[in-house]
Amino acid sequence: MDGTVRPPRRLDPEARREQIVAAAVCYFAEVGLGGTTRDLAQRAGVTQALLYRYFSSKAELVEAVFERVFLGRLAPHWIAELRDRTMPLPDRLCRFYSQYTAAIFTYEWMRIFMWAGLAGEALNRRYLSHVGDSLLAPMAEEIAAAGPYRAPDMEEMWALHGGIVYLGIRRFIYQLPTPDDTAPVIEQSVRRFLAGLAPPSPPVSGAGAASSRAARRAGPRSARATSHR
Amino acid sequence: MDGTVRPPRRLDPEARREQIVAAAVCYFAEVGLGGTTRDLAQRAGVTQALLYRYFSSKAELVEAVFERVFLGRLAPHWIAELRDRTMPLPDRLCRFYSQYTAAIFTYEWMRIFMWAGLAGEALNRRYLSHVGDSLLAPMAEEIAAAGPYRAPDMEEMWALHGGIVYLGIRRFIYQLPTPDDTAPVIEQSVRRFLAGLAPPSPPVSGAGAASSRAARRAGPRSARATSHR
DNA sequence: TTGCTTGTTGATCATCTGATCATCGGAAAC
DNA sequence: GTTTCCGATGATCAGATGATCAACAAGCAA
Repeated sequence: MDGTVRPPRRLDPEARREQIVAAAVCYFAEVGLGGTTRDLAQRAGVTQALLYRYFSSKAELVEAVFERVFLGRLAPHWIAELRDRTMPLPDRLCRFYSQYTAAIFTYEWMRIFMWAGLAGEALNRRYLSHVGDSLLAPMAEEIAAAGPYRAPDMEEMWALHGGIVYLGIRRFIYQLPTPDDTAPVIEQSVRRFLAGLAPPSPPVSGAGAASSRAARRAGPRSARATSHR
Repeated sequence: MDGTVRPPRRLDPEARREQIVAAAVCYFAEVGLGGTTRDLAQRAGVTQALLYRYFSSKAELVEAVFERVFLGRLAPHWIAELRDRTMPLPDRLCRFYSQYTAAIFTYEWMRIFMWAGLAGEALNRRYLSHVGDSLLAPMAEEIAAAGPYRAPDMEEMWALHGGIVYLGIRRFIYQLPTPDDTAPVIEQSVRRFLAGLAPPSPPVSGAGAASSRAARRAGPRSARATSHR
């Protein structure tokens, strides 16, 4: 009925701490950061009092959960690989999003990130600012530099990103059925996005640069942005 | 310091109930469904005991909040308008997403929907199934019927949808700066999506149907889908 | 004014929750 | 075997939380 086997008492402190953090990641991902220390302790197979031998407060335990889940998930070499122009641009973007989604499309990452976001944790804003500045902005530059595509603004990059991340939201937040293999869906999103940035099929001639679509778009990245509430 | 003016005691029951629900929508959107009845009562400018004259339990109050926030937000005539082929397809899709986002891009809708989703409410799954079946599927049919576009599968429709909804998530869940006017961003997303479905600029000739891109895509909508956890 | 109806309140209950502490007992050191 | 160390536990505390209830008082009718 329980699932978690009661381990031998008197464990090595490091192993015990590890056991608690692992259980906490799983538990808080499921019920949210408002989960109780008692339920968590039961899942971890320890007494509630023992939690306070390893963490001085619940907040500190949550902090350890954040570190475990979020720290080191983004590999720094992704940015370099994104800029490696010896590889075709579409392949670079596909490779990146393949790696990126492999890193964050987990029950624990997705849900704890969303719980934390709703709770107003600054962590989320820092993380997403980093995504925008260090990942999406370089991607936009590479797209503009690569070739028949027009330069996307940041909102367009966020639309690409959101379309992909939303798959994880459907799966792990709303727990809806999603394709087992996300790779083809994601690759298709990237390629469709690029195709949407390519100049349209010309009516007759096919020489000059993109010219006809000057009307739309209020200006590259001039739209004012404000915080809401 | 308070903001909410203490109303005259002995209010009309309907008005009082209305006052409580309105405060509850605002309060639960901010702190989540785990918020306390005492804090809510304080915000509503009533005593905690009074809540239980109008709602037999906290769960019933939450139910009233759900009804208030979600009921009747989706206008049924949107589907008909989506299928009205006297209007150009891109305009129809833009109009739809303009109406749709006007309805759901609010602090209360976005956040309560997300809190409920994380809490595992069946409401979210029902709602999103409806979105898929009654909105995205017809949209896909219209796209396929309309014109130079290839037929998108449902995952592609969810990618379009996610890219747009993610703007609301950034704004209301993560509270990040977003463009004040979402209309041009959304319209651009729709048009870029359609452009990405259009046949690529042909090398020389331009007559035949789409033929070259047969390789990709494992099959229209055959990819197996499973629930996760 | 008197009296009734009923919206409203402060007090209170049982339970839950984060946190503390004296005590217990397994394992290594001697 | 005995001692010592320290990981682990059960009991417990103070405050929070959902829910209840007797009592109060505003509005209305007679």
